[in-house]
Amino acid sequence: MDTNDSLLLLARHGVKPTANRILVLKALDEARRPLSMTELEDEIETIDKSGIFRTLKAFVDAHLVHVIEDGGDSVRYELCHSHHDEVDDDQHAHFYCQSCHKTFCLDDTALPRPQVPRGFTATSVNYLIKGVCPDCTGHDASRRGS
Amino acid sequence: MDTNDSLLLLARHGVKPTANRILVLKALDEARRPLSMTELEDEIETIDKSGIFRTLKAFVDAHLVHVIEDGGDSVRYELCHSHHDEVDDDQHAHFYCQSCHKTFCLDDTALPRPQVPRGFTATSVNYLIKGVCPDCTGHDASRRGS
DNA sequence: ATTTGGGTTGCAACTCAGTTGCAAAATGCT
DNA sequence: AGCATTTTGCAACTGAGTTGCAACCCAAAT
Repeated sequence: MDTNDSLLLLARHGVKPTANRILVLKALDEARRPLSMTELEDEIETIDKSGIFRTLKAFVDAHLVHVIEDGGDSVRYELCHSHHDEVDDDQHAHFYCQSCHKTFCLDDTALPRPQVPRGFTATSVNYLIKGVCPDCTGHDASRRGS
Repeated sequence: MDTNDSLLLLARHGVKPTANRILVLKALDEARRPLSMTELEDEIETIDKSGIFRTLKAFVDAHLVHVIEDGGDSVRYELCHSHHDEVDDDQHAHFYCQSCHKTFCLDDTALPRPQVPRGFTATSVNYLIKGVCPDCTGHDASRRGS
């Protein structure tokens, strides 16, 4: 995503494009996996954590990023790939690697339709699988770029 | 669960029965839903939070309680109803009410078997449905014991 | 019954992510 | 340029979770 794409995306969601916001947006895009606030802080050393905090909040409000909860640590933020600008419709499963503590998007794993008992109303689903990712599993078992 | 049951359960899991532990165990049992550390603190005012913390840790180590992550707030602890004393095998879905912020166990909602891409190894699943519970939905719509 | 030792407890202090107030800087509008 | 609004960095605060430590409790040994 180049700067122009960023500007466009921000505009489409009604977020004023500032230097900080473009940086955060690019970081999220380039990571290609959900990042925690702390990970973003490490990634973008030039922005104070309060700035990252407020930027993420603005993004979430504008439906530009999703909040996902992987296990334990903290929540993570990922670029919303929804086609609608107002609704988050690309819910998908996530995989949390207990070894390297990264969180992956499993776009191919269909999200089971929530089945709740009578009386309950479901509005969203969180489907998180924990385990070990290929990189951490396979250092010698399966030969894939280390 | 009376005191005797508590003593037995603790013994079965190799946890020394102390006054605090029996209190925490009973609180968890009586709540019949997963409680957070803070909720337990409120519930059992006679125990310092460090005591509750350490008690919960002991319980988790002994596979006496599960740790579950509902949205946002904090992790919750629920009595493990596994039939084995060493393995946690009663994973089930949970429902988080966004109105009253309680978490319910959906014992009847079958947990979908995790399907992960090649290379990933799944060890556990977290299936959390968010929405509104009957008590918060139905105050006038559906007549069920208020 | 007293001593001894290991586990348990309460307190206070600490950590650390997340959050907020505020004044300075940047931005946009006229 | 002048003014209003927004954004930013800093520093301080918050609150859950965690830990060190000394006091305590209970069981086994004397």
